[in-house]
Amino acid sequence: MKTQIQQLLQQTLDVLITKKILPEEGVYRIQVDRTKDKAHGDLSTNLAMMTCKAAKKPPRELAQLIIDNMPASELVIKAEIAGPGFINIFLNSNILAQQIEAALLDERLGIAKVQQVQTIVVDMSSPNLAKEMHVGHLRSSVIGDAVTRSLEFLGHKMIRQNHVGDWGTQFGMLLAYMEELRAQGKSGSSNLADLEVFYRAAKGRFDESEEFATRARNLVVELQSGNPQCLELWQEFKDISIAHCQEIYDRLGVALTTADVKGESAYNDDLKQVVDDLEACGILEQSQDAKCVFLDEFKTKTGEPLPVIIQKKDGGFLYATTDLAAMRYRQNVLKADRVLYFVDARQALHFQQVFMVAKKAKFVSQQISLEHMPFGTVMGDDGKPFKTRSGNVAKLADLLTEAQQRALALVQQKSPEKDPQEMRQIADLVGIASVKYADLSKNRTSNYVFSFDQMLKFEGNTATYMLYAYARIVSIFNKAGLDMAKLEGSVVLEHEKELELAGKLMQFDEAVNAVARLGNPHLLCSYLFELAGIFSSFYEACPLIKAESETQKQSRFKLAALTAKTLQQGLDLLGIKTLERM
RNA sequence: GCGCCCAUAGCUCAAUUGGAUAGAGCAACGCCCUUCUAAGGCGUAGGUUCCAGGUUCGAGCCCUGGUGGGCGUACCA
Repeated sequence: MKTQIQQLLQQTLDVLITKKILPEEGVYRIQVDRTKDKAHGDLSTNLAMMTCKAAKKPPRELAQLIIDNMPASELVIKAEIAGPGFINIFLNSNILAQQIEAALLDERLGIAKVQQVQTIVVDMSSPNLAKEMHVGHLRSSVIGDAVTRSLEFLGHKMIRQNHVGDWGTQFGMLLAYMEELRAQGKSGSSNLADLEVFYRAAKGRFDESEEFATRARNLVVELQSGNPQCLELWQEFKDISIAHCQEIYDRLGVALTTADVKGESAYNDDLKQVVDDLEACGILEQSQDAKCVFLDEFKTKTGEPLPVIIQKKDGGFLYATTDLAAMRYRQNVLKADRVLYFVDARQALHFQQVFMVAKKAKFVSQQISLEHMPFGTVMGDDGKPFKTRSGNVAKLADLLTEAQQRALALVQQKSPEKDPQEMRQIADLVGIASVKYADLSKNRTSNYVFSFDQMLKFEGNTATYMLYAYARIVSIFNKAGLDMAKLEGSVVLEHEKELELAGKLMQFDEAVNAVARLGNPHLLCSYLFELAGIFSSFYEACPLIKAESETQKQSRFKLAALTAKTLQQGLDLLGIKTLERM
């Protein structure tokens, strides 16, 4: 709808240019907004105010010219001038009804695929394999997943890359500790069951013993230079850790598989080459015994240089090196047009730097779009980064379990008549959905407070509310004995609430496109929440089963059907499953 | 020191990236279940958008200067 009106306005501009009312050389951006107030019509444009300077006419006068020269269209019932020069557009509700029908018949609910398919690489989740996944990995996984699903739905070719940390100093630590245990005659593998405990024990040894620390560092060198024994042990760690991660992804419903794992170690063979190539193009400098790139853009005001360290003085490589190698791989092998990095906002400077280095060194083309999609920190009630009561970093697995347990308690309280197995099923889904939705519904870039009480609320912009809205519609269909796929008659929009619901339904594609463009799933959450709210309000005001006539009944059920499908599709894009009953 | 981000109702968050009267949900108060799932709906109240200037038809959003907080800033990622 919006894009069609935009096209209409573009045609109008062309007419005005031909009539020399507007100068030809101007660049005109056509902005069409949803109105907040019904009295302002359905859509409004500020076109007259934006172009009045170029036209050298008062905005209201120009607005009248725009209206007069607008080609006739069945979409528009009337257009009127308001305020300082807004043009308010009132849409034809018959067209709206037709669009509802069309969307209902379409698997994609009327959302078009993009004309220009891009190959988009998504760097997401990327946990450190030496530890268990914790709350910090939630956002990257969940937000990355939702944005990827949305882009995929729009027809882009998506390649997920789980850039796991599997090559750093921590692994030397683990290897050294494992060796120590084996030397003491203790079997190593049984101690791997709880990776977190193992990691903490190893870290403890690392911190308390200089001798141990040295051994750990040496083992990293051994590992990286290909010592078979080290490699074997390392592989063992990795396999266990990846299996842990996969369990979490499966529980979360995040569409990542072991095939998407492309860890830091995968770029090992190219790291030396990265250094050599930077050297060859003359931007690598020796500074304090390390090899660095200095970028003019990142000099401090006082002129102090800010380095991007590529190789440490001991010869070791850093994550900047690995990221550069990964960028080349993503462009040259994966053929990426865009690369999206769902990584903590605290790494913003790092990404600015490596993106620039990559372009300066011509590792990647100027066209490729490298985008850091930063997200804020998950906070506790105290306003500090989220920790458990004991002060440890919260393990993601435990968090999910707690959410499911709390959800179970609520289900038992709310619908005690259900059998225990169904309760469990509902609770498991609601628990996971609540955690994910709480994360997705907040603005990506800001920090947010993690609160079970908040996310498991039935009221407000929560997963439960959304799931309930869907389940309720399904239930109405069951009660009425109607099939969503077999509705007769045509949609007629009469009641104010019917019009409102229909209008909202047709905004689904704007929401999905906004998520894809900006990488902000909360825009889709807000949309679905508003949709569910409007539906509830419609449901209250417009009887479905007890409609006045059969035609009205069919029409209203069609609206309900499209609402259910939209909720389901929307939640699916967010990576959240729906329930038929709750 | 320098850089980046943030500050919106008592609380948790929005505001279509410069649009019209700043919106939701909690919490508070008042209604609506013998009638389609009340995990719902309707309504009331709640604001100097941290402060001070500036840009323009129009600023929560952009610019300048403050205040308060978070983060980053040479060999972790």
